[in-house]
Amino acid sequence: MITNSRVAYQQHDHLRCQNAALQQARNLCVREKVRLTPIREAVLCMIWQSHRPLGAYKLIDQLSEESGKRMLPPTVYRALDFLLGLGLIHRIATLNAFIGCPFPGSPHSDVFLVCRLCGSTAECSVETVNSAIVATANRAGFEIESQAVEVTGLCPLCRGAS
Amino acid sequence: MITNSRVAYQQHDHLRCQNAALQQARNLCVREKVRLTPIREAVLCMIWQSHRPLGAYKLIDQLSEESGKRMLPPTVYRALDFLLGLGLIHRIATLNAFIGCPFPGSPHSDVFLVCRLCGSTAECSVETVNSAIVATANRAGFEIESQAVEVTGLCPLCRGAS
DNA sequence: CTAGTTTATGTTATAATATAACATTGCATT
DNA sequence: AATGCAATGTTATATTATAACATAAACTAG
Repeated sequence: MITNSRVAYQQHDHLRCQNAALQQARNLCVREKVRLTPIREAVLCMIWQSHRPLGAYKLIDQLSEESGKRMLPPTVYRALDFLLGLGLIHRIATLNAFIGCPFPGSPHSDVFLVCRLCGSTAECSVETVNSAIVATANRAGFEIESQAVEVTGLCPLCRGAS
Repeated sequence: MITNSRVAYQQHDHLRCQNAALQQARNLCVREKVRLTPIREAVLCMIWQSHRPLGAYKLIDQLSEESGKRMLPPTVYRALDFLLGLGLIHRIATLNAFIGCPFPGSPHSDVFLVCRLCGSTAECSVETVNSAIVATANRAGFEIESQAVEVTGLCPLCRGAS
């Protein structure tokens, strides 16, 4: 299993998460020969401001505030589509929100553990879950193209607090 | 494994699905001492018109047409909330749409196999998937409250056709 | 059976999320 | 500089969902 659950649910030096993500993104864009433009980089950075999924309109508001000029939905959604396409971020369907991928570039399909209280979300690439899903699909004759596994509940911290 | 994938992805007498669902709903409502009002029943029936998840606004339009009077969003969303609460329908987050539950009343958390082409969606209650997710959550110290496992791809029929 | 209570529905308005369509700009190579 | 393509700007609107308050229907106790 690959996961960032230790980091996501503990106190940590988040600047390192942000910087690592940004550096990985730059490398990936070079490798893929695509452009990490200022807008795209700003969107990625803002999404990485925490381990909580961020809604598109919160993103728009924060970017507008930070840059001093009004960002409009299409601009931001285009950047999001770009980042999604490269696997640098994921969309959390149950929240209509976006979160940075801690291990981009490697093909993986994931379990997201979304805390209902604090919002912090860990990503886990788990072989047992994936193989069980693949087996299920196979038995139904179903060909998998993509999947969303989103678990909502309480993270270790919020669980302790309540 | 419990699943309706054989039925959902084959030709079948769908009236039987619809009638069975309706009868189960009536029984459940009696047992739970809640009211399956005309609106709620109409919404459930319409959702069961096929094995394809139905969006709230399609539902509104169809109900309006069928009943001859304009149904408004709150009316329909309230019926949907009621049915969701009883587990008679599920919400497919990746589609913002609703589908009937083929085995309501029994506690289960499911894998949905959503065909990208025809929309037909099967529900599978799979012990291996669930236990793998539970184990993953446990390792992260995460307490599960609910989960959404939505797999998108090609159903057996659409796979054959393409 | 009726007054009071709860549950359900009606109604108006608006919030929140996302995309279509077309214009303009900027960069990359000739 | 001329061209072509990728990215962004701009306007408008589609789609999904909920808040807030008014009315009506159904149940419950006396």
